[in-house]
Amino acid sequence: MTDMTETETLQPARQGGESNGATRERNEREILEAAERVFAQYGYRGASVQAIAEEAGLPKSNVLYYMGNKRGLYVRLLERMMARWNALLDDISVEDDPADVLEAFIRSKMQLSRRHPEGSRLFAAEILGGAPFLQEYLRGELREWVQTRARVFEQWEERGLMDPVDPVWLIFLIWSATQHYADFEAQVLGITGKDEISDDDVERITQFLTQVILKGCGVQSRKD
Amino acid sequence: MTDMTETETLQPARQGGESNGATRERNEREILEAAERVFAQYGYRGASVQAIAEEAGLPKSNVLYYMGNKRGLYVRLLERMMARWNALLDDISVEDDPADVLEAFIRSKMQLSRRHPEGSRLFAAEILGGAPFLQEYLRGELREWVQTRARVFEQWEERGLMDPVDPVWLIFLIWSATQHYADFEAQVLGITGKDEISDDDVERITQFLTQVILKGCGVQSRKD
DNA sequence: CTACGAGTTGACCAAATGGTCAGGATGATC
DNA sequence: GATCATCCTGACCATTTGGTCAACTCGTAG
Repeated sequence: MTDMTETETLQPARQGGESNGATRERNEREILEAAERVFAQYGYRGASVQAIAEEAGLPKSNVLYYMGNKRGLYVRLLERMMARWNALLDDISVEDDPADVLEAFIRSKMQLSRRHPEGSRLFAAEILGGAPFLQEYLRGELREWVQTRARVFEQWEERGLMDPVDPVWLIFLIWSATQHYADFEAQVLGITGKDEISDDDVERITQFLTQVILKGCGVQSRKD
Repeated sequence: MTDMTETETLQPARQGGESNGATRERNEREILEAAERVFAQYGYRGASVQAIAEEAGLPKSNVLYYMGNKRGLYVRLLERMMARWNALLDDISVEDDPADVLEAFIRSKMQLSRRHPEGSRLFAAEILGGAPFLQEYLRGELREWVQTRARVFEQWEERGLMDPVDPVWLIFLIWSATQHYADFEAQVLGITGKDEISDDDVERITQFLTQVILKGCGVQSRKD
């Protein structure tokens, strides 16, 4: 009864061996998830390693054993979130259909916030605090990302496929609107009186945003 | 030379008398402003009384003398921000012109974020963290505010003055878009490469948002 | 001069902070 | 059975945290 197979199913964790690095992998995953929640809720300074450890169900020393220090853990989480974001929308081209691209953008951004609400809030908290760890990323990679898309939007404008609007502000509009439902979930729930945002809600919101933004920019589908 | 009139002009603050409560008023103002900055940047947990005191140029003891404790100071700031928000948009009626009302809403919300960026970020940080201090406000006052406006929007829809869109989500759209420029200022600056958002920028953004959102909702002005 | 209310502040406290470290546990390899 | 790499963790540390307090300064009112 008190053999190894039981400790196998009860989380605590095997020491030593376990052949490969399975223990490490599992524990790191557990810690990263816990940390994402805690950092998202309290911000970098407000989060404590102790709180993360408790959330992960491990001693503080163990968290530090795997992650080195608080700063490293935080940066690692930010990088993970940036990677998710980068994998979001492939390159687009002038030849693509504006309506399709914008809808896909809204939809995938919405799903990113939906699938990783804690990561989304973590990101938001970092930027709220002046982005001390993300300056480089914002002024580099992300800026490139935005500008290449903006150039395509401009060409669409020239070809009369959409109204002349500043494409960068359009991207911010989409960003903020989609981000809102993850970051300000507490506000949305409080005001609507719901106790969770359902998949149906997400779909309706996505369609609402798509409808309003496409129409608002006078986007003409190539198919028409 | 080392008489009183000098210490009068050098801020430190008069002790004793000063007749009325002018000292109190001035110091409280100073502390509130400093606290707003610090709380906005680090969140409730992450902000320290010491940091607030340094920002205000006072000893920690003095801050606590005026504000009692950290929690009270924080709540007071939230209440101040809520008051600003409540004073924002008067009651609206079905008889008003939808285009005027929406534009006024966007414009005044934008200016609120512009005039009080720290307060705006403070609010955002509070909600990001799950709104532990604001649950009541969100489920009460603010919910009422939103719902009375939503009802007017619905009546406009019935009268064919705008497209049938969920009015609550429309309000969130406007909220998020305007909030973004204060809360995510670091992101906006990083991506655009500017080093501040000018008054001209604000005006252009306001016009962009008005244009896109009004058109996107098919808002008909009564004047037409 | 005295008394008083308002303001100021360094010293102090228990608790929590991020982080280190030594010592131990465990299974795989030789 | 010895060695090794991995993992685990309680004890510990200097620093910072929010908050208290008593001693002080000062102008004014009696």
